[in-house]
Amino acid sequence: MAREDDVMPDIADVTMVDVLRAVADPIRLRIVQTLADGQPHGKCGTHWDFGVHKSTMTHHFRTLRQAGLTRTVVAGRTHTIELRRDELDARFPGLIDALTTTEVPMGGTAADRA
Amino acid sequence: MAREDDVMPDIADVTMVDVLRAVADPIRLRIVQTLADGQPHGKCGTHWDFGVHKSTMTHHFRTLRQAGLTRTVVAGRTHTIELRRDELDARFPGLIDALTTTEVPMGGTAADRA
DNA sequence: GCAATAGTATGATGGATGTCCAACGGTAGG
DNA sequence: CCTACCGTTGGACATCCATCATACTATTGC
Repeated sequence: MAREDDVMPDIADVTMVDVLRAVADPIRLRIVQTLADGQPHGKCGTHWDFGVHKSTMTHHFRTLRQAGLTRTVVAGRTHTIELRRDELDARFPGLIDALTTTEVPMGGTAADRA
Repeated sequence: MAREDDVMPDIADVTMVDVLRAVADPIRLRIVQTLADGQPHGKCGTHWDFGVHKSTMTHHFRTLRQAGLTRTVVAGRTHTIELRRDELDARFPGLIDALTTTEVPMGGTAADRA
């Protein structure tokens, strides 16, 4: 039976602000960048070591799913999460690419280069 | 004399999360999308009619500037704002393009198409 | 100088948000 | 069945944030 947790919005109802608010968080952006490999990833605490509480991760996963970014697949005791890549690319062309392109480090602050 | 207000961060110190947090707001996203025409726009209340208070617009403009997205040029009594396009494109390739690509309307909600 | 205009500064406020903690609910294995 | 594991739920809490209203500064023009 489909639990309340597994529902996700239709991609057409997702606005750009919804997506941006979802990824405007260090942890959630990292999750999306990791999910960009196309593979499903578990929600297990071993995979995502951000130093936050277990329930905090649940909160972030729910935020991503409600924003239309991810899909959750329940397989017994373990849950896997994956990016809704095709739908997102069709709705917001180039956005996921831009978000998951690894940011240029540039080493240090501007003061260091002055 | 350079007022405190005119300072903006070095582009290298701007993180992706900074940018995303800045545009994760309906009004500020609209501002960025409008600024994407490359032209400088005034901060005057006539140009931006979002139905919010004058000081609220000041808050949004400051947020965008502090996030490294915009540059403010003071010309006497009027201030003009413009997108730091080249720097942003170099630091976050494709991001501004993706943000300013007009979102597909798709008319109505998912329920309407069912 | 004085009034009008453009924009900022400051303070208050209600709502959203990230975090933790404790308790709960399925699932797998003995 | 009972325990361990994976993940969620609900509450509590502190912080951030968007907004407004008022007061203030700076510039232009009479």
